[in-house]
Amino acid sequence: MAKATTKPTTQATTQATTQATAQASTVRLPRRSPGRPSGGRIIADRSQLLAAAERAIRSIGPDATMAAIAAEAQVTKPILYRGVGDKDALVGALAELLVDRINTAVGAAVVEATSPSDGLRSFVSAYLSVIDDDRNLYLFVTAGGSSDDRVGQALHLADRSAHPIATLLAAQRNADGTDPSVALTWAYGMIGTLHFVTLWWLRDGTLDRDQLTNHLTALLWSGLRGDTRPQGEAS
Amino acid sequence: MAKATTKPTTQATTQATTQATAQASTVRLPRRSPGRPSGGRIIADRSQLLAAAERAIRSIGPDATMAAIAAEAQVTKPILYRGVGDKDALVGALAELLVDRINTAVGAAVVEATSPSDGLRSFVSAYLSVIDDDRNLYLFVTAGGSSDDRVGQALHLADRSAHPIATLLAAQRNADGTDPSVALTWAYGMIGTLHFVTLWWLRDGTLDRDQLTNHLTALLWSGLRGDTRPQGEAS
DNA sequence: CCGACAAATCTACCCGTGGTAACTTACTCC
DNA sequence: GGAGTAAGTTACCACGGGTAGATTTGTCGG
Repeated sequence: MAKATTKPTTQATTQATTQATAQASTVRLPRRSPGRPSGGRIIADRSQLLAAAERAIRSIGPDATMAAIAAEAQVTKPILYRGVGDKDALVGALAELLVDRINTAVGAAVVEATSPSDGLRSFVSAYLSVIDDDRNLYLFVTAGGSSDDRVGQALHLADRSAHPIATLLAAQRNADGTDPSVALTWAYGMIGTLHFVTLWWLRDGTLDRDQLTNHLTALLWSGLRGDTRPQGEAS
Repeated sequence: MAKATTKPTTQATTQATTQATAQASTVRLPRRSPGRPSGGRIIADRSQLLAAAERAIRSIGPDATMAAIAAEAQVTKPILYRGVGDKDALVGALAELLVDRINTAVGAAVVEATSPSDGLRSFVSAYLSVIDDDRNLYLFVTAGGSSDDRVGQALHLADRSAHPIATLLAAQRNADGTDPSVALTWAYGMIGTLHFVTLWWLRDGTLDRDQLTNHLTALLWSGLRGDTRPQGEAS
């Protein structure tokens, strides 16, 4: 099957699988018989399903199937599909969750920075830290799409973080008197940089995280303080 | 099915589908009967298969299936699988092809540049031009993987272009006396920038190509002439 | 108190896709 | 002429996303 899978790096927060024997298709639940359940509706709100999805992905890897996720949630597939939409919707929801997590970490790290460049370094460091802990989730979100809308899949995470970044960037450039129209493009560019470098690092991991942080910080730093237009014309 | 598909932008070089009625699974070939063919081996060398794959992808879209590609090549699936390996190998081969194409275009554009920054602009412009023409192929290569090795899939193109770029970059930084150890990281970063911005542009296409070229050139320009280490420490 | 309808769930299935085993035919060499 | 081999095609498998239909329980009117 997969290849990356577990490899317990730091493994924060949510502990691994409850138990659930997530054997994909051959679901082995308490085997409730079909039909309307005895005690009211089943207890599966969206948040629980998402948490279960995260648990499953964390333990199985980015190739976790919908069936496996349902099993981890102690629920059958139709319930899962009723709770979150299809797989794309699930990816979207998890992307949201991951972006929130990154934002939190990044925000916390940045406020206690002493200088702008130090702030950027904290940003990068916090970002890498979250990804390193949630690597399977990260891979699921960035490459887990089911088939069509290939473009949208790859951009799920990016879309959710590009606009805030672009806003910041535009504000800063407005203040500097430099052309702010590049903001959105540059935001996607920055995210692309982080994403690709991170992927490469997750796979080949030749640098340690400190080195990587330094390199990335240097690159983004010099990129961000871009001195307006290099050659001659504007947008 | 897909969503992006054709949209004939400029459509260079290879003309569209021969005809082939590429109906995916229900193959409708001249219906050669099974068994060893009458006149020697079948004529399907790797390069022809790759060309057929490109044709199929170009006309069907990035969701072209192996069966459809085989049909376009006037060949049955096992022949296709014998010629190229599995789908990952096909993606790899096409990635190589696309990288060559980009390199050619980029090289041609860059030599007639008058200044470094103009060279960079030519680089970006040529890159975008190739992608714009071969968008389906590009999407197939960057997101067409079959399932496992999600990381490798996304990096297929990147791996094939990062090292050359890194070499150039390291040489230049050595000449400048700036730290060359960042080269590989920065190379992946640049590619990530190009990739993500391109994806975003292919999907949302709000800027015209000239604007996008300007923005990207400005970003890469300021990023590349990075003044070594911004804060204090080295790698 | 009973029967019909509605609600909620699970099972079993469908479909498409990557990949291959098994069957079929033609050639070749003794 | 027949056994063995080379070359291809068909039919199939496995598996993952997604859903229709069977199945049971609760509810409400008569």
